[in-house]
Parts: sequence; structure tokens; C-alpha cells
Amino acid sequence: MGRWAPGTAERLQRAALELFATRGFEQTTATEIAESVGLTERTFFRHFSDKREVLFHGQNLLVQAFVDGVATAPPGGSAIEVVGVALQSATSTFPEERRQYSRLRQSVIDQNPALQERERHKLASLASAVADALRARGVDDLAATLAAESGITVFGIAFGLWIRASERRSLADITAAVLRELLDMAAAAAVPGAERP
Amino acid sequence: MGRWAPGTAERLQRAALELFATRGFEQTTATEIAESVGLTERTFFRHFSDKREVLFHGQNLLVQAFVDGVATAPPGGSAIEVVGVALQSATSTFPEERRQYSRLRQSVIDQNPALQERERHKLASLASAVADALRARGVDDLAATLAAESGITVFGIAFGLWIRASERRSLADITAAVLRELLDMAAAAAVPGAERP
DNA sequence: CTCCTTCACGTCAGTGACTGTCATCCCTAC
DNA sequence: GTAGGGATGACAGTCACTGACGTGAAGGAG
Repeated sequence: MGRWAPGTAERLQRAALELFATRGFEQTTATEIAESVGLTERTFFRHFSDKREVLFHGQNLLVQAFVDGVATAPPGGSAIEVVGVALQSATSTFPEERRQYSRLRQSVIDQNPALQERERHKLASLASAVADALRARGVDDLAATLAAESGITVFGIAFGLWIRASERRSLADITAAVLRELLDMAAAAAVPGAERP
Repeated sequence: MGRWAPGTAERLQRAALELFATRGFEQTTATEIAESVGLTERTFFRHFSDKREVLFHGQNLLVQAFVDGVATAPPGGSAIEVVGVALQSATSTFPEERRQYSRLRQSVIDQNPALQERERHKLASLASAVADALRARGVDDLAATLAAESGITVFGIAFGLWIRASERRSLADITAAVLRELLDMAAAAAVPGAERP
């Protein structure tokens, strides 16, 4: 521990979320966030590359969980099956305590297009990382991209459902259900296409 | 036609793309773009909500093509089949002349994260519009979201392939191939899951 | 104990994206 | 010819973000 109180980034994140939820994202300046925890604007931008990023810090843990899931999945499965395994291992580590926090955070994001843009970008990066991990397993390019992108789509939809007020199931359970729905849908649609030689 | 030369937005777009391709996106100011066609910065921002948007104007035509495709698809098909029809009708209107332009534009986007973010956001909006169109056909919520998101994923991947230097097939052909790959992959993966009652 | 490096922060000045407001001017309609 | 509207210019202002430089405490080396 140095001269300054530790956990600066975390304090800034908490303060930012609170201010965003109260006044709104655009009505809150970076200076206000920083000063609300006794720091300056310059320090805020030393911890976060831009104002939006303060809400998206720590997503690298999620990326790691997915990539690890892909890397440690049993050999022999198809790309989608591997993604299914990664999906389960990544989502089952999601603590229940995070659900309420995620709801507040999402309500802020849902009210600002710029934040939605960043959220989509983070999901896209996640998909890209998963695709890389699949390629490292020897999956071919197109299949890796398709499987990764589909897996992240499933994750995004499942996360949205998990956040709902009436929802009680775990994120992992919801994810499994959504993935199954996608596979069943696609399987049903793939059959008529088989008439082409 | 008023006092001023028509096609202001188009001239700004062309000038912006040229400057972005030459100096780079961040090294080009909105003032420079505007003055390169004899206008002021203020006028630039009257035509485009922000600097990035100058590269993404006109995507509403694509959205319309997809939505129309969904709306006019023959009745009775599953959500994914309807999306497949919309995919074909939307991509078959893509003129070959646009390919070269798209390459240049994409090379600019690929060099700037902020532009990639906007691109993803546009694709997400497109998926959202397609999902709405599916729901209007009576498709249930989850299936509509999944099918729309998958369809846009396919479109995005196919577009990326269409842009490649060595690629000769039409966008519609590539799209059909990518969709088939996704469906076959999913169908193969759905079978082992069928062991659950 | 003293020096010295390092780290986290403060201060300051600057650029550029974006906005609100008001004036201007041409074209059209009447 | 006059009134209105639509597109633009001019101008001032806010805020996100950056680079350069200074500062004080913690921790290690001697």
C-alpha cells in the first residue's frame, strides 16, 4: 500500500455507477466522478481510457473464463459443442450477488446509446477471443467464427434474461436453455436444406 | 433545389472517406472535412450526428431491405427460414460496383476501434429491427431474437468474405453458403442433445 | 539514518468534438 | 413584392481527452 488509499479504480467505478444512475450518463462529467471520491479528472483518465470504460472494466475476467473454457474442453467435440462447454464453465462462475448489481448497471446502459455501443463492442471482442481459442484447437476459420459468434449471442441473450426481475434460474441454466433452443431451431431448419445435393 | 448545391451529405461523405483513407480517422478533423467541400464544421454536424456517422449514413436502406424481406417471406416457415429468405432478398440487391468502395471503407474502419464500435452497433440495430419484424409475424420472443441475431451474424461474416481481394462470388452466394454452414454445424450438434427427453 | 528511485497523483495548458443561438440569404408561394 | 422556410455561417461555450511537468510519500540500498 502506497501513499494513497488503495482500490482507486473500484471507488471510481462505484461512484460513477451511482452518479450515472442518479443524474444520467451524459449529465455526469468525469470531473464530478473524480471529485466525488476526492480525486481529479486527470486521475480518472489514468485509470480508464474513456468515460464509458468506467462501466466496463473487469470484463477481461469474463474473456479469460471463456477462453479457459474453450482450451480445457474435452477433445473431439465440434466447435459448437466446445463453445457449449465454455459457456457452461464461464456462466457457472457467475455469483448470484452480482445479479442485483448487474440490473442497476444494465439500466444505466439501456438508457444511453453510447454505452450500448461499448457493450456490443465488448461482446464482439469476447467473440473474437473465443474464435481465436477455437482456432488454436484446430477448428477451421469459418466454423470458429460462426461458433464463437453464436455462443456469444447466446450468452448475451441469456444474460438479458438473467437480469429480469421475475427471473430465478441461474445464468448457467438459462444459458443452457437458450443454447438448446438455438440448436433445435437450426436443426429443424437444416433438414429442408438437405434436399440440395 | 434550394440556394445551395444539392447532395451536401453525399459530398461530405466522399470527402470524409478520402481524408480518412489518406490521413487516418483521428488525424482528420470535422472542420477539415467540411472545408474541403467549402462548408463549415457546423454544417457537417447538421448532416451527421457525430464524426463517425459520416461513414455509416444510408444503412437504413439495408435495414429496410431486411425488414421487407422478413415481411414478404412466404408464410409458414420457421423463424430461421424466414431470416434465410430475408438474407437472400437483402443481399441480392447488393450491386457489384459497391464492392470496391466497400473495401476502401472497410479498410478505414478496420484501423480504428471507435469505428468498429459503431459498425457493431449498426449491425446490432439491424438485428433488432429484424427481430421486431419477426415478432410482427407472430414469432415468439426468444426465437425471434435468436434467429435475427444469427442471421445478422451470417450477414456480417459473409460481408467480410465478400470484401476479400480474392473473392469472386456474389454476396448472396456467400451468404447462402455461410448460413448453410451454420445450420449444418448446429444440426450436427443438436443431435447429441436429443438424448434428453 | 540518508539518499534515491518509483509510483500515484496534482496542475496546467491545449486540442477537438459537439451544441445552442442568432443572423443571413436564396428560393418558392401567394 | 412580400412573407415564409430551409440551409448555411458566425460565434461562443462545454466537456472529453492528452501531453508535459511537478510533488510528496513509500520502500529499498547504502
